[in-house]
Amino acid sequence: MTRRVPASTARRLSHYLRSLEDLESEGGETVSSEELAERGQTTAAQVRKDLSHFGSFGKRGLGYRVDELREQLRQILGVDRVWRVALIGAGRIGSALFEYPAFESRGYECVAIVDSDPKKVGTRWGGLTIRPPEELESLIAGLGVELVILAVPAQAAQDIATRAVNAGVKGILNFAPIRLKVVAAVAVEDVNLVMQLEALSFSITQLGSEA
Amino acid sequence: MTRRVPASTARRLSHYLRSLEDLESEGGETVSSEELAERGQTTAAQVRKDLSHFGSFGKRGLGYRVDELREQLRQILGVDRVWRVALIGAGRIGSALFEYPAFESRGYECVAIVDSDPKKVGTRWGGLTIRPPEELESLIAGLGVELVILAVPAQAAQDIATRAVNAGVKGILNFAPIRLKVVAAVAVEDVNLVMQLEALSFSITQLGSEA
DNA sequence: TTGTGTGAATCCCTTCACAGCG
DNA sequence: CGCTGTGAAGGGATTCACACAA
Repeated sequence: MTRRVPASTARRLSHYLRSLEDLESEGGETVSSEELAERGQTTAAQVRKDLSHFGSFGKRGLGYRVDELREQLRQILGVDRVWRVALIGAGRIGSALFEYPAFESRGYECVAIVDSDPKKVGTRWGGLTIRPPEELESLIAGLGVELVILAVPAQAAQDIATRAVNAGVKGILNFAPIRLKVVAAVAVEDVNLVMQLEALSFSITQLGSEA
Repeated sequence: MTRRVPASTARRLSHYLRSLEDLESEGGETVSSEELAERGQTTAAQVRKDLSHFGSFGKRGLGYRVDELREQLRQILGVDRVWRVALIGAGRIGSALFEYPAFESRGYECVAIVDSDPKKVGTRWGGLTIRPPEELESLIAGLGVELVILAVPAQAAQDIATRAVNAGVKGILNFAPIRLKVVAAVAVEDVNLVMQLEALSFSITQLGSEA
C-alpha cells in the first residue's frame, strides 16, 4: 500500500472493473493477475502494482475473489455512488450522449441541460427542460451538480467552464477542442475526435515510412 | 533528427498544428517554441524536442515560420491528403460523427456507411446509401477505404474489426468499449466515454481523499 | 506448489543546460 | 544577442525477480 499513483492508472482500473463484471456474469469466483492482464492488454506485474497502490486484495497462491475485487474497484474509482451531471450544449454530441445507455446505467445521472439557442430553451428531453445559460450557476448550486459535460463550441467553452467551476463543479468532460484552464482541484478529461483522427493518420504515416 | 518518437508525441503535434492555424489567422509570421508551448500547455523544451524528431524547422535566434511549420506538421501528421473513411454503425454516435463539421473539413471523407439493421439498410444519409454488413469487404476494397470508424455494439466489434483489417484497413477509430486485437501494423484509437467518466470520478475521489 | 506484494532494476520520456548558428 | 537543436541528467512508470503467505 504505497501512495503515489501513476496518472495512467485510472484507465487500467476502469478496464479491470469491466473485466471483473464480465467474469462475474461468466460465473468466475476467483481470478489471477495473469488472467486480468490478458483481458486488459497489460501484464500481470502491472495489474498487481496497480492494485497494490490501494491495498492488498488478493490471497497468495489463490488470486483475487471476483466479487470482492469488483467492489473494491468500484470504491477506488468512485463509481459506488450516483454522480449528478449537467449537460451543457444540446447539439448532436449532447443528444448522442444523453441517450447513451451506459451513461445512466453506470451511475451518471443527468439532472440539467443547458443550451444557448433560444429555440431549444424550454423544450423537453426525456423528463428535463432545456435551460438558458444564465441559469448555469443556479442550476449547479441548486441541484448539487458535480460533473459537467461540456459540448459547446470552442469559443464559448472556456467561459462556461470557468463559470461552472466557480459554481462548484468538480470535474469536466470536455468535448471542445481547446485546453481548458482551470484550477488544479478540478479534473478535466478531454474528448477530442480531431486529435484522435490525426493520431491515427500519424501512426499510419509513420509506420508506413519505416524501413 | 533522431528517430524513436515517444507515443505521446502525436497528440502534442496535433495541438501545435491547431495553434499554428490560429496564429496564421491572427496574422503571425513567426513563432517561438516558448509561444507554442504556452498555447499547448507544455514546455518550450518539449516543443523543440518533439519537432527535432522530424527535422530542423526553425531558425536560431528567430523561431519558426508559421506557414512553413504548419505545412511540415501537416505532412508529419499525414493530414496533407484526404483519408477515405467508412462508418460502421449508423446509430447515435455514427450520426453525430457523420454530421461533425470538423470531420469533412479536416480531410476525412466518409465514402461508405454500413449498418446491420435491415430497416436502415438502403436509406440515404447525405449522398450515401447505408449498406449491409455482408458488403463490408467489397466496399473497403472497392472504394480504397483506409480508416474505419467502428460505432457498433461491443459484441460485434471484434469480428467487424478483424474483417475490416483483412480487407485492407490501416486504422480504426473504435467506439466500442473493448480492447480490439489486431495486428501491430494497424493503428487503433479508442474512444471510451465510460472510461473517461470513470477517470473523472477517480480523480475527484482521489483528490478529495488526500491529506 | 501457486500466485501475491514489493523493493530493485530497467526503460522511456521529459527537462536541463548549453554549444552553436543566424 | 536570441533562440534553436541536442547530448546528458533526471524522474516516472513499467518490468523483473523473489520473499513469503496460503
